[in-house]
Amino acid sequence: MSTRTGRPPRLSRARIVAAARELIETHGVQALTMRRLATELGATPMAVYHHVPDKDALLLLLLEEAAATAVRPSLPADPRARLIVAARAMRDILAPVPWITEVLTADDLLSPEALWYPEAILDAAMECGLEADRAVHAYRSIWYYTAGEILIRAAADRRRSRDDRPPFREQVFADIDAEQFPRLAAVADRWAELTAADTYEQGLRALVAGLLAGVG
Amino acid sequence: MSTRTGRPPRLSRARIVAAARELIETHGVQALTMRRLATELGATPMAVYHHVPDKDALLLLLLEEAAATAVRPSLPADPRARLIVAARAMRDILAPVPWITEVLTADDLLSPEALWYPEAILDAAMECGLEADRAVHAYRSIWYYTAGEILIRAAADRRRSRDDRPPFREQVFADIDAEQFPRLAAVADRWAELTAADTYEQGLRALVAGLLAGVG
DNA sequence: ACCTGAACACCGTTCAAGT
DNA sequence: ACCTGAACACCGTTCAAGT
Repeated sequence: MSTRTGRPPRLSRARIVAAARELIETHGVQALTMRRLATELGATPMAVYHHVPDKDALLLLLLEEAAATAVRPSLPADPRARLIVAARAMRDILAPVPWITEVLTADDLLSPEALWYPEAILDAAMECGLEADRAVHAYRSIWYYTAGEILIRAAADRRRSRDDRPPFREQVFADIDAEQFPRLAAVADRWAELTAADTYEQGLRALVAGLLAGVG
Repeated sequence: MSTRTGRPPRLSRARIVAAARELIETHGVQALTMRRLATELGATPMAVYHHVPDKDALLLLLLEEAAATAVRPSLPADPRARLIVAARAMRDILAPVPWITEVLTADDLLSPEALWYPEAILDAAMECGLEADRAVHAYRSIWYYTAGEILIRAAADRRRSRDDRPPFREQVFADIDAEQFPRLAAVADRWAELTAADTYEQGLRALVAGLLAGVG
C-alpha cells in the first residue's frame, strides 16, 4: 500500500476519454485531434500522451466505452426473427455514432464488449440451419451491408450539414442524358427523396431471406 | 485565335492528374497531398493550385478519368443475370481502387461517366418486375453491400500491409470467453481464413434473390 | 498566364527538462 | 509521476510578388 504523495493529477484516462467523446459528439470525428483535446482539457498535448500511448489507443478506449454502455435488445425465440433483431440492434447502436464504424473499418479495431452482436447473429444463423462456415459468411454479408449503410448515410449527412454549395450529384442529375440513361432520368427528380428513406430493414430482410433460402 | 506567347507551361491538368493517380496507386490515398504531389511534379504547391481549384476538385478529376477508362462488361439478356453481372462489374472495377469508394462515400462525388452502372442495375431490376421506387431501393441496398465490402476489405488490407504488430482482433479472439461467446469461440481460430474468402458474389446473389422474391 | 516564396493555421509525435 | 516547452516533420490554403 503506497501512500500517494505530491500534487493530485489533473488529468486521467477517464477525463480524457470523456472529453474526447464530448468533442466527437459535438463537432464530429475530424474534430478529435490530440492538440484540440489537450486544449479542451486545459493542458498541453504531451500531458495527454502521458495517460494514453497514442491516438489509436484513444479511439480504442472510446470504442470499448461505447460498446460497454450500449443497451442490448431482448432477443425473440424464433432464430430468424432473432437474426433480424440482432442485426438491426447493431445498426441502431452504430448509426448515431458513425465514427465508431469508421474506426472499425479503418483499423480493424474490435472491442471485446462488442462481441455480443456477432455472437447473437452467428448463433441465430446456425439455429436457422446454416453450418458454421456459412454462418460466418452470412454474418460478413450482413456486416458489409450494415457498415456500408452507416458509412454512406453518415457521409451524406456530413456533406449536407457542412456544405455551402449544393451536392455535386444534383448537377450531374440535372445534366443527365435521357437517351443514354433513361431509367436514371426518370427518377432523377425523386432521387434525393428516395434515398433519404430508411430502407435498412427492408434490405436486411431481403438479404437474410436470400442467405437462408434452401435451409431450415 | 490568339497566338501563344511566353514560356510554355510546365504543368497541366493532365500531368497533375496523371501524377496524382501514380501517387495513389503506388503509395495509397493518404499519400496524395498537394505538397507531395507538387514535389513529385518538381514544382511548388501553389503551381498545382493554378491548374486545379482545390484537393476536392482534383479527386473529382481522378474519379472521372477512372470511370471513363473502365472497361464495361457485356450484359446478358436475362434481367436477373444482368443485375448480378452489372453489380459484380461495379465491384470489380472499384475493388482494386478502393480510394474511389472512399471518395464516393466521403463526399457524395459522382462522376457522370460512372452513371452507366446504376443505370444498368436499375434497368435490370425493373425488367425483373420491380417498379421504379423499389428498384431504386434495391440499387441502394446493393450499393450499401458493395461499398461496405470494398471499404472493409481495403481497410483490412491496409492494416495488414502497414502494421508491425498483429491485428488487435487476434488478441481479442485469443482472450475470448467460450462460456459467454460459444459460437465465436468455436470459429475463432478459423476467423481470418473464413473472412479472407471472397464471398462477394455469394452475398450478392442472396441479396438479389431476396430483393426480387415475390416478383417476376 | 504561370509560377515562386513566405506565411497562416493547423496536424501527430518525440525529446529534454522541470517539479 | 505528472506535466511543460520547444521542436520536428508534416498538412491545405492564402496572399503578395515576380516574369
